[in-house]
Amino acid sequence: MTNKPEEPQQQPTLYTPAEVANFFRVDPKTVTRWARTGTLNPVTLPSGHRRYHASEIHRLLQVGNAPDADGLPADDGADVAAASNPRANAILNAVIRDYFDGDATALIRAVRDGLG
Amino acid sequence: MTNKPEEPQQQPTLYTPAEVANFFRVDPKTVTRWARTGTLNPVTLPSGHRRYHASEIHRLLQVGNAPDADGLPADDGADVAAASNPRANAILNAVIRDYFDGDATALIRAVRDGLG
DNA sequence: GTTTAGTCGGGTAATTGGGGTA
DNA sequence: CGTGTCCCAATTACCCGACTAA
Repeated sequence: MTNKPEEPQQQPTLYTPAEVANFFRVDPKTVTRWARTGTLNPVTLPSGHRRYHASEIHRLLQVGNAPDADGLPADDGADVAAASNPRANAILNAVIRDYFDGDATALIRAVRDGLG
Repeated sequence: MTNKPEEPQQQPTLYTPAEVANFFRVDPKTVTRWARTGTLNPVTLPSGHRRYHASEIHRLLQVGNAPDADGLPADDGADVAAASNPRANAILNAVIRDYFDGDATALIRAVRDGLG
């Protein structure tokens, strides 16, 4: 039995079509269509199945989420506070994930409205 | 499906335009106008279609003296905003106090810089 | 080798966005 | 000024059967 998924995630993370479809709230077929039309450049397995680069997915999610973004550093809200304090990263990331549906911009709005 | 790696299964829980329109009892076109005028800040798909953040929608429904739109998911795990969630608010305050010298604007800047 | 869920592939109906108008 | 409606073009969702991945 080799169904013991280890998780030393040091390789570039790859997403399955279902996972990508979940991120964008679309049908897995739509993700496949994006790959065939060149919108996405996934890794194609010898069988024809596809695996999508996490960095590419996160980059597309950001573009739609931050219209006022001048740059586009390929990264989601993971290490938002890493630049300031590495220890705050885990806490802040957990807050965003558990209380704001992973939407960092929602955290910004909440802090503004509720605390400042 | 035997087992799934303990990935950060953060589901941004996005809504389709039709779903949002149903929540507010308006025409889907109106939802689109809200997005174009800046009232809503949705995720834009590569095609131009939009998906709306559940947290943002729920927040507007609350603020605007929401009629309990039938079919509105009860928002089990993920909560809306710290302003309306004491637990998230407490965590946020702790993060701000311990990692940002009590300066909420520093947290805002950190999150914004991380986003791009 | 067997099972189970996922992902191909196409085809067709439904939804969406944009413009213009009531 | 905001909303609802009609148009069209483009995109997406759901249907099927067959194959692959774990």
